[in-house]
Amino acid sequence: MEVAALLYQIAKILEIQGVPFKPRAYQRAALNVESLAEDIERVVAEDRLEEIPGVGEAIALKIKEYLTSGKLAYLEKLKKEVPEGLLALMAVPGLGPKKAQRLWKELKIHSLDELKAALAAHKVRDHPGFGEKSEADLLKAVGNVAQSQLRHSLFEARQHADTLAAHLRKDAGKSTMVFAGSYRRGRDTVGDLDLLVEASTKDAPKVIDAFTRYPLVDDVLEKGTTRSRVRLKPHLQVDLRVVPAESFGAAMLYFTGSKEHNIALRSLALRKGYTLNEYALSRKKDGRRLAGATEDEVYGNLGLKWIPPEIRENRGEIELAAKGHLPKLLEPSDIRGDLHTHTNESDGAVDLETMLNAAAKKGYAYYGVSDHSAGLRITQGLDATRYRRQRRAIEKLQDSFPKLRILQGSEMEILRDGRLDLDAEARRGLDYIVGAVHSAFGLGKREQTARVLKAMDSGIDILAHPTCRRVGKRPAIELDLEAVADKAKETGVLLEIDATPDRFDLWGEVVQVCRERGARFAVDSDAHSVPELDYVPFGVTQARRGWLTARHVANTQPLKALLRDLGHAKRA
DNA sequence: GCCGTTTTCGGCCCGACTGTTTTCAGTCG
Ligand SMILES: Nc1nc2c(ncn2[C@H]2C[C@H](O)[C@@H](COP(=O)(O)OP(=O)(O)OP(=O)(O)O)O2)c(=O)[nH]1
Ligand SMILES: [Mg+2]
Ligand SMILES: [Mg+2]
Ligand SMILES: [Zn+2]
Repeated sequence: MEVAALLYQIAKILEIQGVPFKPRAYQRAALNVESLAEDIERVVAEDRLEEIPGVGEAIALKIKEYLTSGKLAYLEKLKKEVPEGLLALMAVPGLGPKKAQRLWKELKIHSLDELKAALAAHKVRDHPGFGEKSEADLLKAVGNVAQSQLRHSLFEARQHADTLAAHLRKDAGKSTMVFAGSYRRGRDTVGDLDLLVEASTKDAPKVIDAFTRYPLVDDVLEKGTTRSRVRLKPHLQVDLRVVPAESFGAAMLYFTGSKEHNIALRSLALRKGYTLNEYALSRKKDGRRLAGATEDEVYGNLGLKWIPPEIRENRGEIELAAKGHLPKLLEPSDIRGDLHTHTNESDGAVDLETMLNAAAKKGYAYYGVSDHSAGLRITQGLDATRYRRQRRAIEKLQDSFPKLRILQGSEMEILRDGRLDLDAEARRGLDYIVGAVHSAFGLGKREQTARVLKAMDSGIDILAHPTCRRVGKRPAIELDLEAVADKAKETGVLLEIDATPDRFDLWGEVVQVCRERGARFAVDSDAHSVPELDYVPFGVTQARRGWLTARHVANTQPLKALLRDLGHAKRA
């Protein structure tokens, strides 16, 4: 287990046990260990553990114990105090640490099945502190535990967001609304939708009524005067918050999060003699309002530059914003071309010319077509002969696109043993090569990593969708990403941020790790049709979550500079 | 358990909603 995971586990157990303050201390240490650029072993060796924010004497000792012995007595002890069955109970929405523990101790309910049985026998209803409504709510919740924990793809969430917003505009006549939460922060998946609507206190009930009237609402979990929570038909939870205009900025901050970012901001406010909530930043001594209408104003009064939502995770962004040293994050307009696209030569929907017309409209300076190689049979991948034929077609088409340089690539199979699909001569005939794993996903970590590293040493230019995960469908392959990032730095192979929403591969968190190890990146659509070319900005969002600037991303460069990053096969 | 634009000890984010409660604890955001 990683050290960070170990610390998170301690935090969680202490939280369940109701221990005050320590959970936050472990949480903070875990977050900072997790976002450490260097190897923790090295930090230990150089006795610099306590330089990590949130790590003091006690946690440093525990990290050392774990790294030297592979075990941590403290965690072993804690784990014994919190059995698995209790954690299962707490996964039921509505059951927190207190109630779960009471069911466990007082009613001897030790599993979800036992909870179902106890509910059926009305034992819970008749227990002090519980009642009719608790029984009914738990009965509903206990059947949906797995679904309520599912995270949703960005696409699914976005469709619901759009139709819900349209409904509210019509039914409540409101126009200022923002989907906040993890959605606004650009996470690759979202646990729920968090919708913020601006309305006067007088109008708030109208908005909330319209919200709960939304036809897709399956269950109203909560309905008050400023807030409501519902569950939609395909088990997506939506949280609504309504605030007046003068608080909209403070509320955006609150509702966008992350929770850790919020807590850090509020702590900073306290240290400066202020207090921050979702209504305003105010002076502590006399309650005088300082800011609240806009985010910028709240950050400003805290002595901070405005922080982009994508990096609001309390991973050092607040300290940088205080010094005015935030990175200038990648923007969609920085992208000068797409390097991973398909046509109907392999598994794309339309021909190259159609794709090129769309790319030209985007104002791209270059466009890479990277149809699959023959090894991926189900896509009718190309062999050397067909790539040569495609090249001649490109040469003809190029005249019709004077401002758009067409590059011929190949999404080339990385075979099980790490060799590439086409021979060296065929590879030299291409402008660039996108290496990709589409087979033997089940290899163990050592073998899988060796396979990918070997390919990276064999003249590929971009490593496509490095982890091969499909959100909600297929887990990531077992890959030592740190080793891959180190290899990327050594060879100049670019790591891809594949912007297709069920891939997002790499995604923000791992982009961050790879960037810190010195890798560079390419943000590509992996489009198989014209509309999919529009995916690129989603990839940019993942890049921003990894703190990338334009200089980390090869396809922000003008053509000439880009070409120096491609063509490893020709130089080999 | 950590830490310092007031502190090396005293504080640690802050609020909405609900059920069961006779005054607020628990859960969630
Ligand atoms: N100050 C404060 N804000 C919180 C707390 N919990 C949640 N929030 C804020 C920040 C969150 O981003 C926002 C929405 O809460 P969610 O539970 O929906 O989390 P979020 O959207 O970040 O992640 P998700 O993908 O939904 O799991 O509410 C808290 O304990 N304190
Ligand atoms: Mg959320
Ligand atoms: Mg939420
Ligand atoms: Zn592809």
